Amino acid sequence: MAGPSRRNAAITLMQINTANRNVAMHMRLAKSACSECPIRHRAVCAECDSDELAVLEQIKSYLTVPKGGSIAVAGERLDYLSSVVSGCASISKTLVDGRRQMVGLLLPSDFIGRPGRSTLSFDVDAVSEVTLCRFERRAFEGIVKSSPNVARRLLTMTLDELDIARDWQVLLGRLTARERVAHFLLSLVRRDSGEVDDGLFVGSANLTLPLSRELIADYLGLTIETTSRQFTALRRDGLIEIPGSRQVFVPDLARLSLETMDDDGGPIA
Amino acid sequence: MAGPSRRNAAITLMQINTANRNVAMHMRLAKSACSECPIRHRAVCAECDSDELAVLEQIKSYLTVPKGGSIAVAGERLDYLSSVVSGCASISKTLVDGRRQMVGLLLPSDFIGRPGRSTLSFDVDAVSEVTLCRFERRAFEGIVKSSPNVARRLLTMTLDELDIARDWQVLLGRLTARERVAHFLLSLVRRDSGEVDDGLFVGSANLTLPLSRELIADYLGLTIETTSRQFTALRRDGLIEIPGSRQVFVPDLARLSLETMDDDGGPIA
DNA sequence: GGCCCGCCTTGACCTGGATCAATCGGGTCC
DNA sequence: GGACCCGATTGATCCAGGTCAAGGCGGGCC
Repeated sequence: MAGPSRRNAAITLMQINTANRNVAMHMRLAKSACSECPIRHRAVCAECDSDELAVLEQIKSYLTVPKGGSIAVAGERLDYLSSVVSGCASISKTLVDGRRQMVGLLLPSDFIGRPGRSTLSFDVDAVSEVTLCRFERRAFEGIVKSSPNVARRLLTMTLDELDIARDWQVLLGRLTARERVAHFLLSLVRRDSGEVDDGLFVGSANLTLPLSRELIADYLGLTIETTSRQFTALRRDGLIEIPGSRQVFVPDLARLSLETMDDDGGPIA
Repeated sequence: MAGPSRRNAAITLMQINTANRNVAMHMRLAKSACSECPIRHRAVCAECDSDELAVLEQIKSYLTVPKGGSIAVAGERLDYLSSVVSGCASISKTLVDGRRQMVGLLLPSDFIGRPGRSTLSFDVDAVSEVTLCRFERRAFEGIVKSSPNVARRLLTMTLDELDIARDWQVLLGRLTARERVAHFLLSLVRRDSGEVDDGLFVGSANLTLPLSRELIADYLGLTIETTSRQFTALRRDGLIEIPGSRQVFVPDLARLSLETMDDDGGPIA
């Protein structure tokens, strides 16, 4: 690398400010029943019994954040903890000179916030329109105390996130640009396909990318240009097809997974 | 970067095998009372009342792993969870071609293992001689269920580790070699000094590095050579003195912290 | 239709850090 | 004391990915 990117600091900051202003545009939605909730069995409430669920139901509220809007700002007070019900959000840090690194990608059922602390150390932004199921922090902390099923689920989810963050560290520290892009595409495949049978990449897959090239670059610790060139290179080598800039077809997942040096789901097992 | 390092794959693997053999050299130590334990108020047991502590005391055992020894191997069964009582251990992943990335550095009071799962996805190795306070997994999982103070403490510690991992992602994804080394030194200062008053780097500090240049390189996602050159460059610029290869004196912490682009504890706040 | 505006792609060139290869100490063993 | 070893340093060179700078392309708007 020829020094991490410092370009577009002004543009970057402008985008962030725009995002902050969008906070005012949040819309309130009517509650819907937990029993109907699409993330009922994967979110922080997954292991709740009906009593516990009733308590959560009482304190929850919904919030929709528009695409590009800010969900939380590093260092600022955050009085709600929430689950992503739909949409996609990013966790990232922007350095003072504009360099940015994404450190988390939040999809439906992922949890935002840190019980026991009122600030986060990272920015959380809506990549697409995001609907949140929110809990006022104090109330939620009480529930964590009284409901072991919520506490246990939260611990499991946090441990999973820690594993993801550490795999991501390996990607950022040691993989080449091509390996990073291949790994990114396969991680999307894994998430799409129920994220259970990881390690088995067989057949083909059609992907809709949730991120722009710029955000993919932020995710992978690369520049937009390098990211774009790697997509082109993978296409030229017949590993992927790109019918649209947000569409990727992988004709042979096993062959693509070889590009990550992995023999069972990534060099990053 | 000119492509992540792929050198020394054979040597690396040999070292790992040597480490594995060391498992057989583990020594058993007599128990000592929890009330006398140096990590009593920082480890997973920190919030236990005397009843809970008594239960833990009953199932705990000590284990000393020699320097270079293996504490856990990625993917292999691990039937004990443990706290580091003394010494220093690393969490890392080695790719099939020998590239290695450290993703965690364990110091006294840090916890090893994942309740609810019998394997880890990373290797854990003793950087120096390490003494562990171990709990058989099944028994410990029972305690987590019955003792909310242990469960809560475990959640807090895991959330802290997640923040550390994400800051580390920013370092690996976006900082220059010089910034990485400066950041590494300052993170050691912070850990040494009670790790409370972070953000305030004033005065000078004398450091004993817990890691060799090779392991520092694994930590920072660099090669040994680049790491060594950055130490030399910081010395040449008067930011540090190097009385011995494991000794670093920082005459002006504030000045060194400017090298990380940070104005209150790192660009990585 | 034609213009504009955001993305995305592509090309030419540069450079930070990797690679390859000595060399330098300090420690240990005979 | 000398030979050896192993980690650390330093030098010379290379190259992956960053930087700078044009285009290309699809979608919305008049």
